[in-house]
Amino acid sequence: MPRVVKEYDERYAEFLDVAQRLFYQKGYDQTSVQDIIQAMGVAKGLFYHYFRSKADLLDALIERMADQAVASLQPMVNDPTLDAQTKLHRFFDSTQNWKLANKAFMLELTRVLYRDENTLMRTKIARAGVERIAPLLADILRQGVAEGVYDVEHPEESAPILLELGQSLANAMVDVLLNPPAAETDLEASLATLERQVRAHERAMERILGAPPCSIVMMTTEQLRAWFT
Amino acid sequence: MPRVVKEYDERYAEFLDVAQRLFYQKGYDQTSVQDIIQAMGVAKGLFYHYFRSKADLLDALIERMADQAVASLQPMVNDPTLDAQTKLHRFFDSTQNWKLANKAFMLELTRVLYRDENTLMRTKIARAGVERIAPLLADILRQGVAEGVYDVEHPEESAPILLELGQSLANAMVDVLLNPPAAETDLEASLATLERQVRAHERAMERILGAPPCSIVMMTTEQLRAWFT
DNA sequence: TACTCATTGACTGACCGTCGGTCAGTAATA
DNA sequence: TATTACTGACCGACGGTCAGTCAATGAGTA
Repeated sequence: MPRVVKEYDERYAEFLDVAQRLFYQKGYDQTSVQDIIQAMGVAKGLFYHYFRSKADLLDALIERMADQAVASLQPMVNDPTLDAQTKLHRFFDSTQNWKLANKAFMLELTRVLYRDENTLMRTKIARAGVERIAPLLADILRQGVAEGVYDVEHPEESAPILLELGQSLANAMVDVLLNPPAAETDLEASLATLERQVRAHERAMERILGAPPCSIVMMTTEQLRAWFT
Repeated sequence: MPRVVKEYDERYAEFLDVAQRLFYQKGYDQTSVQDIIQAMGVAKGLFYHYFRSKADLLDALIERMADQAVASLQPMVNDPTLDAQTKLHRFFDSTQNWKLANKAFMLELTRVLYRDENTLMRTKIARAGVERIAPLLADILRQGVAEGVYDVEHPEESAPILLELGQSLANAMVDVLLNPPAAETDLEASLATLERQVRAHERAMERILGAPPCSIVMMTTEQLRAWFT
């Protein structure tokens, strides 16, 4: 194998890029170190020159993903011209619409991530998401309390609760999405159940925030049905 | 190796018993099929005569654990002499006290289960717990609505939300429990944060239930501090 | 300025132990 | 005799190790 020398940072990023692509395609467990170095055209030892273990690479990758997520939300949260309710609404709506716009990719990714063997990667992503995004959400909550539209005693501690509520709803969606009922009538029944779950989550969130009923829309009926067409 | 023939059910239960003991001691990934058959004094092939894979054994084991958990809660939930508030209080208090009574074992088990390599097992246990126990909790919620002490629009869909809220609090506890601050002052700070998290979860739960503030106690200050002495 | 030469660190690839899983065959039971 | 609980040698793949290669860098010297 020809020897190609690169700078540390460039090589490091290359490992993360290739690993991310392969992990998204095949999952963490199903991607061997052999697969990664083969895709890069380098030798095994080089991998362990940059990472102490395969798990170490996963941690580094998720750290980078979390950084990117925070960076994409930060401007909106800091925008002084928006009120808290608008920010919270965008919080849900923009990510929801982005996912729907990339529906095919998201479905494929979900199918991979929700396999048993990828539980570690899925859990790490979820946890990093909550940990890093909670402070941003807490800012929105505090703003809402100051504006008098929310009533939350512990914004800092309530933010992660709300985010986990959101992930709980996402999990319920994925359950149906990955095991779609065969018959038409069964699908309608599942959609009705899902709709009730969405509403239950919305009511829960409103009450935690001290916001009036039906003031929060995490997902519209149209957005929900759009996933199943 | 001497050949010992047993009946199917007996051997099957023996596999589950030995696997549970080893998984609790060393974790799922760190327990090899070799470890299990060695502890039983049987050959490799026998394992695959009873289970299609190692993952299959884990599923069977967790199924059995969930059955036992439901069976231990069922009588209390069905007791017609108890009101809903009493049932919900026992729901938390009895499990909390049982865990504290078996503190040493629970700490050891937690240290194992919360290792990265055991994420699959931990997640499966949590998920099976929510799925199987949610119907029981939903019964309590419906009873509470009938008694006029709770105000929940969707009891069936709210039950899993409350259970996940409980697990979210448990995770926060474990975070501190497994990474105890070195200095005395740091520990006090962590305990204060933890206390706020407990209160935030209690307030969230009360509001979801439509119950008055401070009517729910998931964990007393004494119970919380008891974990750190 | 041109030439050494030691040091650094990116890089190679053969090798290792362990793992989950297979399968052809054996012995006990009904 | 048919069934089935059971054995154990064997397999390929995996994560990880390590002794050694080689290109670039820069300080010391003529």
